[in-house]
Amino acid sequence: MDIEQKLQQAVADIIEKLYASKVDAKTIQVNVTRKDQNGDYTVVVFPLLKISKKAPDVTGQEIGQALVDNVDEVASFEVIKGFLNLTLAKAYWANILSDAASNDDYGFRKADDKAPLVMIEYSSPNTNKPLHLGHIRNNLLGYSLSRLIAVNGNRVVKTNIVNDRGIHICKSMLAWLKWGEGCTPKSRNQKGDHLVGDFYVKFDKEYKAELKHIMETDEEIKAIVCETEEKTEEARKAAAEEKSILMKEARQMLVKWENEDPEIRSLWKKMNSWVYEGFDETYHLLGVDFDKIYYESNTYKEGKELVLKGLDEGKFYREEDGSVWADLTNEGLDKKILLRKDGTSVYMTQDIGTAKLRFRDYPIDKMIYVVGNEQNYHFQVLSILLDRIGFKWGKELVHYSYGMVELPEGKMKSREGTVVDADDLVQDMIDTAREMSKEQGKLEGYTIAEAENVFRILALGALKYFILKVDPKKTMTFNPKESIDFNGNTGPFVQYAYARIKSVLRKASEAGYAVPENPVPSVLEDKEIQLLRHIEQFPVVVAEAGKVYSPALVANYAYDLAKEYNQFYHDFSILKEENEQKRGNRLLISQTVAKVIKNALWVLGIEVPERM
RNA sequence: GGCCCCAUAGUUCAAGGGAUAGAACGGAAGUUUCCUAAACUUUAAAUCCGAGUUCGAGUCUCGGUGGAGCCA
Repeated sequence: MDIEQKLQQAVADIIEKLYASKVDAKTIQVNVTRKDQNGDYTVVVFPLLKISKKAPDVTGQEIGQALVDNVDEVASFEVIKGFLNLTLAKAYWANILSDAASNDDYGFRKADDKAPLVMIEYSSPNTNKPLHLGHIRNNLLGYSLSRLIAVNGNRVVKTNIVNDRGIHICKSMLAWLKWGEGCTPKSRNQKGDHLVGDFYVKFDKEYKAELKHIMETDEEIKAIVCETEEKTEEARKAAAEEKSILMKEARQMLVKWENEDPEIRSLWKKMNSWVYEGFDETYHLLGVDFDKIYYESNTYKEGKELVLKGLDEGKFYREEDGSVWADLTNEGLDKKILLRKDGTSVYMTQDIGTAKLRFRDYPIDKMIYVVGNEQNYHFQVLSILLDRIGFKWGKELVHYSYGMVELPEGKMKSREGTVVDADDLVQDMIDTAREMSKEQGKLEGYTIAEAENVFRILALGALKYFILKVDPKKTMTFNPKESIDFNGNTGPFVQYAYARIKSVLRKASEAGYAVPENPVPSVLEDKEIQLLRHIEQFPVVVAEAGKVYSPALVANYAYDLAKEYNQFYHDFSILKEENEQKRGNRLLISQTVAKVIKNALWVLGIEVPERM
């Protein structure tokens, strides 16, 4: 039982004794005391006035006195404006410190074999383009979430679904065949995902040129006239699309692919393997990984089967043109297409198939999809469909929805051609870190490899922290320059605080000062207890963050702690302290703060440098 | 047209229905016998509008306004 619950129970008991009225301990409001007030925990007395039938001050006094008398941990109290502020005994804080200091996994709850199994899907790339800034938010959130859920006592399977089939892949293949001249990532000295992405763009460019040409030369199309100019343009474009040879060839290729034409399949495999090599490099750079990867080329047929089975059972219906639909109007939603008139599957169908395979492969208790909020509707529908097909977990699936990432210069949307490439962005960040460090003249005496590793840690720490500190559901603005600043609410600031503590501990060790195993309670000072209050909150924050799936909570916590420590260190000079007991306490607190920072950043997937 | 999300200092972000709405960057003023000045101190500055629920609303409800997204 933690102290909060203990206080709740104690207050409930006191109320029963004083006012002869039973209250549920859980309804007693116990908060961490505001920073600007004296005390550690605060009982809100307003809700209790109906029971005590006395003024707030009087009620607070009575309960406060009883707490001091009956609860060992409560040393003193103070009632201010209806808030009962409790100050805990130094011995209590000394215990907290001892516990935290002796436990390397402080704040984490380990999972055993029987713990719930949670599957997290994230990343979900298309094989026709490289990862971009939006994927970065996705990957970082997914990876951090997996750790957050793991340290809350769950088993986790990280999974990735690769969209490796469909017309878009055929476009890349076609372009490569037509204009690639047999080039490879090696021959072009280019990452495979970028190469394939370039050919996708090439197709689009040629296609647009073709449409323009058709619209300018085709007499039939020129004859189309609608009531407004806009509509005319639209109709002509649609007609031109029908006449496009390029698009026709791409469609033919897709049919060949579905019919498992050996030549097309082998080209598809070759180009996809280039892409995967490129992705792996990016994932490695970002420091994310997966336990199991699914490919839509393997799952779409399963989905089709399930849909057709549902059709037989009357759960779906067929339109006159042969397409298959789900009617969701009684759920307050629309009708949703599941199979096109040519029998090909849509995303929804594939997701149904993927879900089936996953639950066949793992005894999953919970499924979390990390996917952008533009797909909110999709997952609403998926949940209902899975439920309707008869998967009981369908209703409980979690769509971990996050907002778009924008840049200070403006929106990043692929159709405007301002996509920020993930690899380029990370490389820029590393370059910036290197330049800044050189300017500051730091890292002297490091080998090049050691220094480069620090630059990488800093650059990724900056990127990860900046993105993860924001509430996922909100649209956010990523500012690369700000993110890598050593001042402010940034990753490097927190990393730097850690490195400084390490530096202090090294100096202490050089001076022959040992870090004690346990603190001396009697010489704990107010400022130190303030830090211990932060340390005490870490397990609470991690648990709460796990409950609401919020790496942001952990990120902001880490920053607060680092900042608090900086202030602490400025008020006290640890190494110059003459009193051995006080110095011991401070060294132990410093060491523990470093550990808590490290653990918090670990949850976020951020590394810490021992020196920087 | 229907559905969903968002709205807090100049800017980027915080705030489990609780006290005087916190930080950071930027602005203004300062601090160097002590740690890595990549630090610290002080200061000015905000809840989109209007109702409602509540002892108490940035937070919950309803109605506007503005922005983003999805479905046709």
